[in-house]
Amino acid sequence: MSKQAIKLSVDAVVFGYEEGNISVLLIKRKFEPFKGQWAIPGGFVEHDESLETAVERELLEETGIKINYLEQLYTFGKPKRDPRGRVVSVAYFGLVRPNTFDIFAATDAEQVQWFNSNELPKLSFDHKEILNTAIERLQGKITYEPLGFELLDKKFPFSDLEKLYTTLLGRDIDRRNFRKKIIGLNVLDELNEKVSKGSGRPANLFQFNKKRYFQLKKEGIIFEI
Amino acid sequence: MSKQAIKLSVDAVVFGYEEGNISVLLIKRKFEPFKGQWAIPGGFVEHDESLETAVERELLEETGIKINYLEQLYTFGKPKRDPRGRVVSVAYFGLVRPNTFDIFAATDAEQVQWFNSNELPKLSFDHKEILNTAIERLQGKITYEPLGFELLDKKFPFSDLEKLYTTLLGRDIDRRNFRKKIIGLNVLDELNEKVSKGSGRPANLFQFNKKRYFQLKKEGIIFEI
DNA sequence: ATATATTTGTGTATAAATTACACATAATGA
DNA sequence: TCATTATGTGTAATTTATACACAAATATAT
Repeated sequence: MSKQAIKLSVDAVVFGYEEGNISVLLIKRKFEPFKGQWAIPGGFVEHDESLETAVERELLEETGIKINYLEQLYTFGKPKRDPRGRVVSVAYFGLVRPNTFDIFAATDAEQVQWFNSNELPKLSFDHKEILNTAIERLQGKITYEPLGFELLDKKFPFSDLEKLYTTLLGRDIDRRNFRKKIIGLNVLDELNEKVSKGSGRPANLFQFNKKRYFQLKKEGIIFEI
Repeated sequence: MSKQAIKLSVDAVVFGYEEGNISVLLIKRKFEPFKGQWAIPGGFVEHDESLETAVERELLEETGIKINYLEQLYTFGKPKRDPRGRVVSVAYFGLVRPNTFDIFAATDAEQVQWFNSNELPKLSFDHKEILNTAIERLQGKITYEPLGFELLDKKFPFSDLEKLYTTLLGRDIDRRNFRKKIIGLNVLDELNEKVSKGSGRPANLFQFNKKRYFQLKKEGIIFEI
């Protein structure tokens, strides 16, 4: 064979959320190409592992993060996207809960850091395009799949959910109508626990009931905001 | 290198439509594995071609079809999906207009044929799964993207569109309300041409105005049925 | 040529969903 | 105890979706 084979990699755009900010997990590359530049975590797929396994392995190896939700995003395969040769990358997008924040750098990563999604550094390869695709997907999907809960703590006050949606959708929402709608979807359990952060009336905690959600979905009842 | 490299292929689920029937383009495999069995068209990606080019090339080579609409579907990468070794396949889904029906068999195809989507034969590899994914995507997307027009002739009577949606959505729709809605979307040009097929009042022809659609989309006006 | 069958084309009234909007409650802190 | 801050709740107005029937234009059969 005269030509080198096509290589297959996986990359993951990992979103976090805290205090009204969407953040993205990036690594600083330790090696060429793009040494010292920021990139989304990822790496080559090994011969006998599934794509999902590869993503999870790379994320763990490079950043120490435990992903909460993972879905395939898109496969990027332009011939010149990697200067090392032909590399096709299957991109994933993932969501993590806020207090999974015990990240560390390892293997090809010199540094790992959360970046506010509107203060992103220059990225390596075509990672900017991958990231944009992921943001679009997240914003699009949040209205018809209950992804938001994957970004919040298991138990959360309603205002957290509200703020999250305000952030993700990039526009104000009516507090009363939003609550009415979400409660009407019947996928939240209201707990008998209150939490109070700072001044103001303490808030009741809620919990997403995934089981009920899947039940309703099976019955053809759709989640939509 | 002791292990063989991962190979990359593309496959395409191509949908056609005629007379109230969704059809899928399949080839009968000429070689092992799965020799003599039906499969969706596809093949290995060459070193310097983009994924889209690879799909279009394979489709042309194997079936002679000219695709009208093509989008990436999903990448299938389970380690054991191909008995020849590790093959990861980027699947696409395509739509063709009815009178592009000059198909022929070539290269690895012994035969090419349109199958009614609810009378499909047993398929090779994990192609059943790929096909199901494509059908889901088509049905899901048809309501919020104007894909339907890609399956009709450029000029079509309104009833064609209506029948197409009835078929794709798998349920009856109210003729008057449907027409009201579609006309209200402002993406159809009504032509001064009539067509009459068989008995009944002749129908006016319509044409999808792609330019206007993109204009409206840019203005944030969404297509939804 | 006349009647019958077939398909296209159109409006209105009702129901359902979405939106707009304001004040009481429970806590903190000065 | 008074001011401040965040939570929690209902109703009316508007918009959108649904249900529904008959006239117009042609082909076909008698």
